[in-house]
Amino acid sequence: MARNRVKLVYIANDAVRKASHNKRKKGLLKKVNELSTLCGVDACAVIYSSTCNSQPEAWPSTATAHRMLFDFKALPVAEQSNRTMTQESLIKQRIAKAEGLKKVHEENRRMELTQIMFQILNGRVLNTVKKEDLNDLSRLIEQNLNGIYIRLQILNESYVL
Amino acid sequence: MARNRVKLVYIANDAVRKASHNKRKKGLLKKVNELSTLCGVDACAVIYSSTCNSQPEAWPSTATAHRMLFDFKALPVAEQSNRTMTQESLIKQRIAKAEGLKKVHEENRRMELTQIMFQILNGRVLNTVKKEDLNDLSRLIEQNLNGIYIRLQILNESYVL
DNA sequence: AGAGCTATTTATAAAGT
DNA sequence: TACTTTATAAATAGCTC
Repeated sequence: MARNRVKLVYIANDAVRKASHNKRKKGLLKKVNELSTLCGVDACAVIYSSTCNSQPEAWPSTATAHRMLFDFKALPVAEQSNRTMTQESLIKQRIAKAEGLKKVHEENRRMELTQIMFQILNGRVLNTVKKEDLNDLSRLIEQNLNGIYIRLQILNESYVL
Repeated sequence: MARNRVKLVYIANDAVRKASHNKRKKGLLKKVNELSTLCGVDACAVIYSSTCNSQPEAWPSTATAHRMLFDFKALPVAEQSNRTMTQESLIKQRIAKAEGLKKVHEENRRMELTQIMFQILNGRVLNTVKKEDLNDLSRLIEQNLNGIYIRLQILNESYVL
């Protein structure tokens, strides 16, 4: 934004890219804080540095992150939230049908599955994995994503057959 | 921003707050994508809904997640684990040290964590997820990789403090 | 409640220092 | 290379429907 319109592609020039990175990081964090404050919701953003170590460069605030963690821990157990979600799903679905829309239904399903996913990939992790392993584990999940995908495919196959 | 300058305080009016929430959420996600694309860094944002359940409302982009699959640059290895090692691990480590290599240790650790990861991502999935959801779930894991990662980071943070 | 529409504010690319 | 300035692009508050 400014002086020139900018194409949404990787900035090749190192100096320019870094400058843009700094400016935009600052702007983004400001936005996160604004949204959080104005609307009373928890929000955070993490940006990995292009240079240095790829530890998160920025948080909205430590306090927010911790609050998010607390909320997260306090999530109801699987059965409970699944039931709640299902009820909500049904309502949303009904609305969607009434309005002749498929969008809501799809979004709803995405949310459902997302919830399941996070129950698996966070809640379970918390109880299962030692703290020293979390960092490396997260990295590993990324690196082995293809493997995960394939295994899920295999599981799926086995069900089908 | 606009028409009137807005004070950075919680918006009391429900309708106004929700409208602002939607607009700003959209804007924020766009910014995350822009930063990510322009500067070639991994970035994500998580926003908790003010209404519904406290599941994250927003993600980084699918594109970001996909990029992480490819040009992901390795994180520096976290601090040395002070976890008590198995005897085999210790032996292997000693050998590695004697040879002046860290490779064996790292490989060993990677295998350990991989095993843990698959235990979580298979066993739990198998018991928890309905068969018809597996396909979509696996796709979702890809799409929301950043979300998973940030949460693991948050969990990690909490341990540190 | 949500979908457009400006008038404004805000963010920022490029240039200057 | 980093900070400051400034012209311009983008985001969005308050409307209207």
